Amino acid sequence: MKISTRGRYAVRVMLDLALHDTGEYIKVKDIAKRQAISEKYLEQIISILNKAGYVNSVRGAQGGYRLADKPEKYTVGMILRLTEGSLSPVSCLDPGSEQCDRYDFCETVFIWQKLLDAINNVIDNVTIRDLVEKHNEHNGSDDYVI
Amino acid sequence: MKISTRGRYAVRVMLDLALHDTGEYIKVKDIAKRQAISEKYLEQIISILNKAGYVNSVRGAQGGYRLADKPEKYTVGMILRLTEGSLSPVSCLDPGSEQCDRYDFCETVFIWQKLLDAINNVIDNVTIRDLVEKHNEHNGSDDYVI
DNA sequence: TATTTTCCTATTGCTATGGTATGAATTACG
DNA sequence: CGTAATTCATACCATAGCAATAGGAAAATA
Repeated sequence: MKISTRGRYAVRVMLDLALHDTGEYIKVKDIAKRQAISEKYLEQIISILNKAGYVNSVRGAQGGYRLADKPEKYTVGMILRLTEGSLSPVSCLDPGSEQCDRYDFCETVFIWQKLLDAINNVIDNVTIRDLVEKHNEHNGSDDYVI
Repeated sequence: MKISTRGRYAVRVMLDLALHDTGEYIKVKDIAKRQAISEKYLEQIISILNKAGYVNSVRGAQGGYRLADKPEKYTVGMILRLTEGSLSPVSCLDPGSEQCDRYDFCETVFIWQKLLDAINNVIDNVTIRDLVEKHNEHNGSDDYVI
């Protein structure tokens, strides 16, 4: 029941981009350094965000990435579902999955459904903006260093 | 974020034992047939339940397993934690894990904490007895066949 | 043209999952 | 007492996903 680094890193990338939004494009190299994540691995992750249109990119020198929309538009749920796939605890609740043979008399599926609802309820109600604010509570809003 | 078959099968085993509790010991072979699970794999799973004292066993001919206590004593959470390990979505929230370097200024850990709380809240509030009742709603309470 | 950066794809080592397989120990029953 | 039935213990194995690493092509800037 672990969320993979892919999903967690993706959230951190989005937050990093939000925190450093000066209008200019931000390099993977800088994000990687700040977040202490392998540069090459981050490339792959941000590429997923890019293809989904969550970030915009510019190639070449002075290129980089920035958020495509405002931080409040992105929920943690969106980002995790994009990078991790469905967050349902059993595959029979995955969207587009075929029903299992036992579905009709399965006594346990309601547990997994409640679990999924509870999970979604948490992650769909936290936005990148919330994370930015959380960050600013702990630090002065301007002196972001790390 | 999937729960493995190990955990799900364990829940089903406990439910199966509850549904067929006649005071006699129930063979793995019978459970496996009813639940359509590999006999040998089921042996391994029930052995975990046995070592934890959730079921009692008798070896030899006419031996088998039965619940050690009443169905309402066993929550789905207990069973999943036993068979799956911690259900926390990130390892830094696992009991006994050492704090990660970023813990102090981690803006995301509160999400994972809320997620864990939500998950626990679901699985700790469903008992095997609830599953039995769920079953009896759908079927007559006596005519359990499958 | 040289440098910087994104973009693309292949490869790799590791671990967990979901089993199978084999056989030993124990018990009931005829 | 012997045999069949059953749990118990352990070893093995195939597959898939994770978490990178690696190498280079394409594009933009200066």
